[in-house]
Amino acid sequence: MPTITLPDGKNLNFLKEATGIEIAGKISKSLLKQALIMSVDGELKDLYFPIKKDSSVKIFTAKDPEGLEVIRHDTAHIMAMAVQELYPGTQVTIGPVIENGFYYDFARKKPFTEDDLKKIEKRMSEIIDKDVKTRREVWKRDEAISHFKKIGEKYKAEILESIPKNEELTVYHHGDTWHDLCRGPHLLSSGKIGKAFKLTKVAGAYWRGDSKNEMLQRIYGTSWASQKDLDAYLNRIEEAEKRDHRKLGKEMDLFHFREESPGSVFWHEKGWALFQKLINYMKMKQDAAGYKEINTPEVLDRSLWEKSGHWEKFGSNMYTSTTPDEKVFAIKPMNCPGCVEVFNQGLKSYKDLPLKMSEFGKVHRYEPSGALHGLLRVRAFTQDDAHIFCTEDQITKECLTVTNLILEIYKDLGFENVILKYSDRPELRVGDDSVWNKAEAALLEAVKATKLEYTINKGEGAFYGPKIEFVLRDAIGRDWQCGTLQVDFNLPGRLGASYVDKDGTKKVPVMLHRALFGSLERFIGILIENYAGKFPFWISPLQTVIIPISEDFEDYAKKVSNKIKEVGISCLVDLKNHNLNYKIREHSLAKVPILLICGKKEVDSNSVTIRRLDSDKQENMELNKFLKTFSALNKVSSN
RNA sequence: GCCCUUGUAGCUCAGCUGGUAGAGCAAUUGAUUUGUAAUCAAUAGGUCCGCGGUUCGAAUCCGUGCGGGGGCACCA
Repeated sequence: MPTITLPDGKNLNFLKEATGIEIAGKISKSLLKQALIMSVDGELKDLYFPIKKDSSVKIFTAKDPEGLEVIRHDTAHIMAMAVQELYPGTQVTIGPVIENGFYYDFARKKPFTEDDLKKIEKRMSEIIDKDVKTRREVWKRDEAISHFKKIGEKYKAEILESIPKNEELTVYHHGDTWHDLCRGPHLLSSGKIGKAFKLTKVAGAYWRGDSKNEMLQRIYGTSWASQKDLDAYLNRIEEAEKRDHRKLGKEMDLFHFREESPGSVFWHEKGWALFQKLINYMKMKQDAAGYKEINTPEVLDRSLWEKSGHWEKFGSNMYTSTTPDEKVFAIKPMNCPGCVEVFNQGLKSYKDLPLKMSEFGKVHRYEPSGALHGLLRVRAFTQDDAHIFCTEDQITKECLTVTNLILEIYKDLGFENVILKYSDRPELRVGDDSVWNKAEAALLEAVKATKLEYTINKGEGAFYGPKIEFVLRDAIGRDWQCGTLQVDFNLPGRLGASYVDKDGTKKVPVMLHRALFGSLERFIGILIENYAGKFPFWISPLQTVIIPISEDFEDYAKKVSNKIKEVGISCLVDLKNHNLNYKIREHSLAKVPILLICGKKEVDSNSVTIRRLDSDKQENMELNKFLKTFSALNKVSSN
């Protein structure tokens, strides 16, 4: 006689046992129709699961995240079923739900093509129309293994062998012809999935995510509660594509890439202007925060990299060069060793600490070709790097100071949402465990002191120390990893850095590595996507364009332009033989924030007529007032 | 690096089953002198990514290399 407690506190009584179907039916007809899955005392179960004891039960529909997740999971199963029907001999492996959809990895000699996706979609649709029933079975381990081996599913058998012995093994049947080893739960029948799904892409993926293993064929799909949701999702993707920095970079004439140097940026005038603005801004912030800017060589002798440990731990990513006299140099992949060499010049006292040295260093890393991605992943980039030499006691405070600076600059650039990722010791590392213990504890303390949301990433630290990464969330909710702060107890010692302490003895300083934008290249890519190319006035690479109404007003336009440039605002006079409408369209598409129209009216009143990007309002302003207003706006973070 | 996919004018793209290339925009020139998102006309512009092969003949088919895109792995 189980009593079922519903979320609203109501109780339902059943004679023998209750299923979700019966419970939903007692609540309402419409719920029975919409019910997809239920939770019994917090645990998700199939709707036909018999409840024998008193429990609290919640029924989920497609409106709940739980319901949507099951829809996606079932879509993945039906896809696998369709694939195995269409392509006999294909083995199934795993098929999880992911953000916005699902994938399923298959083992098949002949890879799937985009055309196959349409055929698979069609077959899925047919299976959904047939509304085949789902059935759950509990299997014995040995039977399951030998069964899957027998039917040629060697990956499933391998998965089975890795499942802990005490775990119950379940197999789900969809109709009479197809089944899969699966934890479940699942929908009652394939018809419950609906038709709001789409297979989106094919890709290779390594078995168990390990590049030493064979490559499987992965099919990605997305699945939603309604066609409307699916359309909205596809629309969101399209909107994100419009912001693609590679596309906008080309359209806005900011930079380009070419075959001769994959992964290295050719900056055009406007892109470089943007780059310089960010650097100047950062210099201003760092000067105020007590950093000393230095610069070190890009090419350094192999012996230094051997001493620093980079040669051994990072060598496969380094560009090297052999000179005509057979000396081996490496192009720096990091700025730190050079910075330590600067620290080592002259005797340092404890009074000099913490010593903050910044460097806008250009580094080169030979990234795998498949990793390259526009400005976001390049082989040559400029770091807004700095190294802070300090004592162990100063670590936590310095980490906090760095964090505050980071949050300030992110805010100035329009990013308010920041989360932290803390990473501890990796397998491949230098230094004793006792040293790592100290470094990790100090950094974690700083993380906690920020009071920001953070995640812990086991084993993902740098080879020389633990690190924090700063992740910012952009205008359309995507996360980007930018800044980093790393504690290093190793490098200063390796490169012989020391300071004289109060008691007159020499001690090895601790070194903090930090970069706030991370890579200027990458950060600009993120800025472009965040603003969809429509930068705030102060960082816009071309801030104003003057459009004279006709040739008669060229002189006035040039005069205005000179005055604008004098106050440090970039300005272009468009003297081309095109009409006003044409020029407004062209410069609006180029995302110039301010267009200034000059004709008879403006000459007579010594003024300009302003047209702001994305507004068709006309705003007349006396020239001197314009200069005053906009040079104020041109100051950092005034927008 | 691995799997799939892709590479035609400055840009966006067309070119069916092989017969040495086309459009729009941009550019140049001329006309027009324009008051808030494309004025008209003419002209010029291409080793069809590179290298091999098949063929009487290759942008098109095959092989290979390089680059781009989507994933996987990598991201110290």
